Amino acid sequence: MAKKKKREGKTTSKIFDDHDHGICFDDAIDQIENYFLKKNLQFTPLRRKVFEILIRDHKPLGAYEILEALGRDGFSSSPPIAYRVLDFLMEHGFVHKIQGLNAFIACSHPNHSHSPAFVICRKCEKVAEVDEKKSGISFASPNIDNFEVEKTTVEMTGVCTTCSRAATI
Amino acid sequence: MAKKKKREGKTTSKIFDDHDHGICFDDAIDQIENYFLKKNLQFTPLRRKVFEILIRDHKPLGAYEILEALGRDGFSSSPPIAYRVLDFLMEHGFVHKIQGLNAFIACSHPNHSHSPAFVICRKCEKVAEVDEKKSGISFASPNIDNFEVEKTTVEMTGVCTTCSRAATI
DNA sequence: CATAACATGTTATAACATAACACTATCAGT
DNA sequence: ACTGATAGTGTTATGTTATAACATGTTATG
Repeated sequence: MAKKKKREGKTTSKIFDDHDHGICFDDAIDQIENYFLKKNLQFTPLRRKVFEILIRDHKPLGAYEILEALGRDGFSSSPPIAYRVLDFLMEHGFVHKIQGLNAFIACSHPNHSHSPAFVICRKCEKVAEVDEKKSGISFASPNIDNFEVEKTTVEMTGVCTTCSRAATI
Repeated sequence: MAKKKKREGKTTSKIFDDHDHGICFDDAIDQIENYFLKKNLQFTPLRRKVFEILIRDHKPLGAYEILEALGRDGFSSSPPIAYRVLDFLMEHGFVHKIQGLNAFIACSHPNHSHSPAFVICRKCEKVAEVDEKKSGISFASPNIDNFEVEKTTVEMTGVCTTCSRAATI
C-alpha cells in the first residue's frame, strides 16, 4: 500500500488554489445542469450526487471512496454504480480520470472543450488541472502520420511547493 | 472485459513500424547490457528474460501476460516477480508503463533520456513511442509555478490508419 | 398504456498490484 | 574461510481496481 493509502493532502501551492472554490462549486453545478438540460440528458439524483461528491472537495477520489460516500448518503454502493456514473460524466467532460492515481476528479473547465493536463503532487496527491496554454505545455498537432488522436492523457508528477518546503524529500 | 480482453493486434501504420525490429532488438539488448555493466547493476537471467519478453514482440504486455511467459520459460510466475523486475527496468528507463492499458512496453529509445509520449490505437492496441519533437508535441516548460515536474505521462489514444481503413468504426 | 430506451440495483468475478516474510546468492571486510 | 550486509528471488496471502451478466425500476413517447 505504498503509493495508494491516503488521499487527504492539504497542501497549498499557487497552481493548486488559484480559484474561489465556493464560486467554482456553484458554477460547476450550474454548468452541468444547463448542459444536461440542453442536451436532454438526465441529471439524476445519483449522477448529481456523484458529481457533488467530486466537486465538493475538488480532489481526486478513487471509485471506492466515491462508493463509500454514496453509501453514507443512502445510495447503493456496489462498484458498477460508481463506474457507470463516472463513465457517463467523463463522456460528457465533467469528470476526468487521473491515470497515475486511479482516481477521478471533477473538471475545472467544463465550459470549454479541452484536452486536460494535470499536475500531481506525489506527496500530498493534490491535483491541479492546468490550461494547456498557461502551463507552457502544448500538443501542437494532434495528428501524427494520419493517426487521428481522439483523446490525450497528460499528467505531470512532482512535488508541490508546499510539500517541498515542508520536508527534505 | 470490454477494453482489456485482447492485446494481439497486428496493424501497420507508418508511425507503428518505422524501424527494423531485428536491429532494434539486438541494439536494445546490447544497450541494456552495457548500461548495467557500466552502472555495476546485475542484468540477471530473470531481468534479461523479462526484458526479452517485452522487446521480442515490442508491444505492450500486462504484468500477468509477462508472468505467463515467465512461467512457460521455467521462471517463477507469482505476481511480485514481474512487478519487481518491471519496477527495476522502469527505474532505469528500459521499460515504460502505458497507463491507459495497464501494460508495459520496452523503451524504443533507451539511449537518450527522454519524456516518452505514446500513441495508442484503441482498436488493435498497438502502441508507438514517439519522439517529442517529431510528433509535434512538446512540453515546453516542465516548470509550472515552481512545481517541479519529475515525470510526465503523455498518451494519445485514437485509431491507427490500418484499423480505420479496415472498419467503419 | 404499451413499449422501447435509459437508469439503477445486485451478485459474482476478473484484472491489476502490493505486503510480508522466507530463502539464496553475492560481495566486502576481517 | 567466516561474517555480516546487501541485493535478488520465491511464496503465500491479500488488497485494490474494474467489469460481466443479469434483474429491476423509471422515463419519455407514440
